[in-house]
Amino acid sequence: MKKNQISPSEWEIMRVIWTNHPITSKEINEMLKEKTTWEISTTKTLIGRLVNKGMIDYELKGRMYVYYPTLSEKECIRNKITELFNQVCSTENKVILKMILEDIPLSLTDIESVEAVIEEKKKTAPAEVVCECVKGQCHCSLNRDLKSL
Amino acid sequence: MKKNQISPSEWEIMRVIWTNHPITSKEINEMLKEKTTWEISTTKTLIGRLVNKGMIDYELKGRMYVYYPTLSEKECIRNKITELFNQVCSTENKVILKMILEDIPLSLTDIESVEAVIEEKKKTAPAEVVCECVKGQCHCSLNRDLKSL
DNA sequence: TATTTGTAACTACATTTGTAATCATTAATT
DNA sequence: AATTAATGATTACAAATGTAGTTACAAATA
Repeated sequence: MKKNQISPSEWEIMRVIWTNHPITSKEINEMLKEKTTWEISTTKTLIGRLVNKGMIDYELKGRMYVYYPTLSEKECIRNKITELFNQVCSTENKVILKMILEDIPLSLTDIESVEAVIEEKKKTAPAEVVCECVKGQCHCSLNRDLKSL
Repeated sequence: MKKNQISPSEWEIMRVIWTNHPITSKEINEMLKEKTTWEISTTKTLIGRLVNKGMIDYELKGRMYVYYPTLSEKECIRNKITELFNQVCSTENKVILKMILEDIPLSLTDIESVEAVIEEKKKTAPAEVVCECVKGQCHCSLNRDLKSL
């Protein structure tokens, strides 16, 4: 049933590791003091689970471990994005995207750099995005089914 | 510890309900046959949990219940989006957005409608998006901390 | 009326997650 | 060398999730 997912609490640890590796468990716990009330043992449990999941690794430095990530933050974010879009009919991609654009703050420079990517994407854009949903999980799958009769 | 979240399995049910409400548990299970191997009792458990969480409601139709959603798919997707972006430093918003643009299929028409939204967003875009991360969870929080010395 | 059947409610149980205490080992200190 | 301190490993336990069986009840039917 497992698919190497990072839980929300684990994600907090990951962020600290991505930003500060190599780093010890104590230091991780220290940094998170501002955001959580975790005991050091909690932090260690989370670290242990991340090691088990292969998300981080460690090496001995002096008498203690320093941890570092095995996957970049970008890769992990990419997984989250995929996951999100997999949960919605792909004909709705644009809806999600617009929602993001509405909700998420972006600076003018950000927007301009995004525009460049869009301009590029236009070049290879298909005329239509096809829905691949199972029948009954989106309206176009229902319509598709009707049409095929 | 609960915050009215929809689990992945529950989400499958939600999609069917959003698309086909009002709908009975049996019909839901039927539609999901194509995607899962769930027994009807599994479907019912999931439905029960969604009722408990207030995500769906039901009414008696004849001798059985028909279910309908209490929150729209859009609202729920919006929550997922918020959740995603909350897990990353807001100065990285553009990175995520670009990644989405790279990974997610969009038709030419989609892109054009997205462009319109972007154009609109430009008008009110701030010069800079500020990071609000806790120290140690992103690089700009580290820098910010140094500068404040 | 007794029986079968369809449906919701309740119960069950393994796994994952959140949270933490305790144990064991090794290094530092007295 | 004995004691103390630091750190990782092990164990613990409640809540959430995935998955499903059993029970209770109402409706249809024999």
